[in-house]
Amino acid sequence: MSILSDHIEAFIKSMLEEMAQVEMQRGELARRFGCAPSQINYVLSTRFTPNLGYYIESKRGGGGYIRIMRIDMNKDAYVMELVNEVIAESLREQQARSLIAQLYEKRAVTLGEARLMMAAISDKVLPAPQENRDAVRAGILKNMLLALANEMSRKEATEHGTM
Amino acid sequence: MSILSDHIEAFIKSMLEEMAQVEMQRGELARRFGCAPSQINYVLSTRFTPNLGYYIESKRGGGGYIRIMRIDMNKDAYVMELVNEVIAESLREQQARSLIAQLYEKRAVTLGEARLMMAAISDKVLPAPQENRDAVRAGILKNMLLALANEMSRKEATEHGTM
DNA sequence: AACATATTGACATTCCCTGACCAATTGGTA
DNA sequence: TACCAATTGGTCAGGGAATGTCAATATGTT
Repeated sequence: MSILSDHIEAFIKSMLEEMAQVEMQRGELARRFGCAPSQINYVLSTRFTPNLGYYIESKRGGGGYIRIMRIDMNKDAYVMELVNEVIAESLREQQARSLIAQLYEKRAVTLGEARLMMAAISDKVLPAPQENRDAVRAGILKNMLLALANEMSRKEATEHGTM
Repeated sequence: MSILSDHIEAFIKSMLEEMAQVEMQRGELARRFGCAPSQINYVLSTRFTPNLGYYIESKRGGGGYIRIMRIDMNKDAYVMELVNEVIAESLREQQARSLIAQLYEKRAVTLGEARLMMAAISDKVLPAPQENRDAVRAGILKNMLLALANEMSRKEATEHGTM
């Protein structure tokens, strides 16, 4: 049930684990996955954005290429940049989830902490406008506790398990 | 007797007896039972609620899915009691804080996790009624990140330090 | 009858993927 | 130099595929 974009993303990230920088041709990658070249752009623009810690250069024409660079920062700096620069006044759930996943991949948070954060920002627990603060908070905390309990109940799973 | 919902419920629960986590597609399940897809949502929202010990995630679009997780009610009895009994529909900030503090003292959560929870439920980040969901979420996440950064920046402090 | 529960269907939202068209770079040729 | 053809990547609108929401309706219970 996994999706083409996930495969492409995983492929690129596996290369980025060995090198901090990967260079390739869009068409070549598209042929490897049997998809339209623009699909590559879609993956890059949704999963390898600057906000997520990647930097991309490219060149057209003969000998053209796409270069994907992983930006490594120390954890404190990364977190502070997220707080100060990346997270705007408004943040949609999917963006938030990607950010948290990145924090986890960079080992800036533990699995348990990432789960808590996911739980706290889920649309499920956020208020219809008229609800009062206390009700909202109860929902958030319940959701966080459940996320944590769920993690504990499968503690024997893979150490660096998926989220 | 209204059978359909009961059948769907039983079907899901039978799967959950073998795995602690089940992933499926809403439309597929609806076809299997010959009902409207939204019927699945009804069953999930009435019979697989957090209070009953279930945690649900989902994703839309191509490759979308619904993931239903069962929480081990025995192992996590304390957490479930909190969710079901202690935390009412409404919870004021001070009550929430002492609850989290207790979790930490019982070593049910790490210091980092407790900080995150405190951050998520703080009055500071909860909405004035008219703000929209995204803005609320941004505030929550920022606050959690700050709590985390603050914890990291004094990593050398006492192991079981004060909150 | 009145109330609670169940079910449907229309519509909204989100994510994925493609194809047509556009832009830039290179190399060749007059 | 001027121009053209070939070769790359970029962008965007649109359609398809999946879940979410909600009001209306049907069904069951007391």
